[in-house]
Amino acid sequence: MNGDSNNSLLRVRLLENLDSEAIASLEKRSRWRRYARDEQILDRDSGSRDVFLVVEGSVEVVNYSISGREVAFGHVSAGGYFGELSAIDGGKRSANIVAIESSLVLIVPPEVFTEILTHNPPAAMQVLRRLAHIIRTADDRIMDLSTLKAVQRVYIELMRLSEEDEKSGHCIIRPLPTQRDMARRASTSRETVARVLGQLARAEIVERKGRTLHIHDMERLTEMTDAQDGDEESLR
Amino acid sequence: MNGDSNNSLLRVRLLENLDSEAIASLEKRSRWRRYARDEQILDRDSGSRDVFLVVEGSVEVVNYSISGREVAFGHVSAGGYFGELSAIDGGKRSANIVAIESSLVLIVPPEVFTEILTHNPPAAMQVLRRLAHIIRTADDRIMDLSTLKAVQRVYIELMRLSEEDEKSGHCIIRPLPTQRDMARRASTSRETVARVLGQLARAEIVERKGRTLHIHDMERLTEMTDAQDGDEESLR
DNA sequence: GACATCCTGTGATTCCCATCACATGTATTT
DNA sequence: AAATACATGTGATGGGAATCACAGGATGTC
Repeated sequence: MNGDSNNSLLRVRLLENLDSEAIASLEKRSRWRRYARDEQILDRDSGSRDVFLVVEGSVEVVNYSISGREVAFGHVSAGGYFGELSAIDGGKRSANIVAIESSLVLIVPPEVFTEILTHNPPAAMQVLRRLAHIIRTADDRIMDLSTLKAVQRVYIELMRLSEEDEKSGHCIIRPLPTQRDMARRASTSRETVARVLGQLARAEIVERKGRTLHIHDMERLTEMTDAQDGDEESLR
Repeated sequence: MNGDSNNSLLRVRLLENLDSEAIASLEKRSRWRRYARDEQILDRDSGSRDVFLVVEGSVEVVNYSISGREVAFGHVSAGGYFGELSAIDGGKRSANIVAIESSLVLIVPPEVFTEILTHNPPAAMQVLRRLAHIIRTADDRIMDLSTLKAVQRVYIELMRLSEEDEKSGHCIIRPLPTQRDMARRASTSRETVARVLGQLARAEIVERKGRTLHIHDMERLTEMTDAQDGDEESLR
């Protein structure tokens, strides 16, 4: 497992500034583990403080309310890592982590992680930048939740998911997540997502073809997102 | 301004692990500035990257939606700092900062800040802990916004503001912020805050005496916060 | 290829709470 | 002390969207 995994560890962003010697030492003091699809990796409020480097696969960050409602916080794919918060401040885990496909992770003990941070300023800066990015995203989301209607949050989610298609040059979402997943991110109900999608399709702003959604009129979508409440967008 | 300010710089958490020599050098490369009450210190989306150390006074972090609605993100008082995000990742400012009282700040250029981080692992760890804390708070807030009703968010805000009174040993909020301020934090309307406060007072859970609010039945408040929707709390 | 499971579209209904609208109160200012 | 500017309490109203309820589609699995 060693030679090869060491190689793939190079691709983990946390370690991009470490020499292979440091990486080898890190690996020796950590342990490998594979998680199956849908397997829970971390429980909210649990006390462990390890940092998880995702070498293969990808995981989802989710939380549940007392009433059972799910809220999606993001996902981490190969090359990323999670679990830093507890390693940094010693607090409990702030979210649940679930593997969304079979995933291989390197579990790094907190002491090893903080040692890396204190001995490698570039690595520390890397983590700082990552946390800064998380904060910016979270703040934006708080703004959206505080000032936008559910429908507009779905628009935003669509824009967030969209990307340029290489060949056609048009905006698409592929693969289109399930409505349930989008609802989790936009903090609304699955039904609302369905209705929005239907409405946008009828207005020919988007078009669904199998598991990909084509966004024909991105501009219109943007307008509708920052439209004031009173704005009577004739969608019919 | 020097001898004394240097002294008060010691109280800024970012610098708690620096020797006085390093602090003196930092101060030399930074500049002091005083802001009046209600003066805007930073504009969202502006391009500066300085870090602001609050030595005296306190500031508020706030954002506005396109529709003009205000959302409060927190405040920073003497000993704290703000503006790190842009210094760390080079991005634009993520929020507006307003002095809520006359405040004295040391404005540290981004290069000086990052130099501190890279040369002083403890300082870097300090910032990491701070960012981790911000993320936890933000995530909690996203959960609240996604899963709770406006009324419950006001309860939470009250609990967040409350503290033990030294003498009586009871929970109080002093000084009680204006309803408008609480609404900004709970992301609801001022009227809703007023109604909640009235309702809680009638149920004798809280009592208002001038600018302090006494919370008589904190336990009840907690219950009501995680009560499922269907829960018919007889409040009359 | 049949069954179970999950996803999707759409109505009907209910209810939360933002908004509008005033009537007082309380501070600050001059 | 008058005046102006905010802060607070409460009713009435309307709209948004969560929830409930099904009827197909899709997919996967044995």
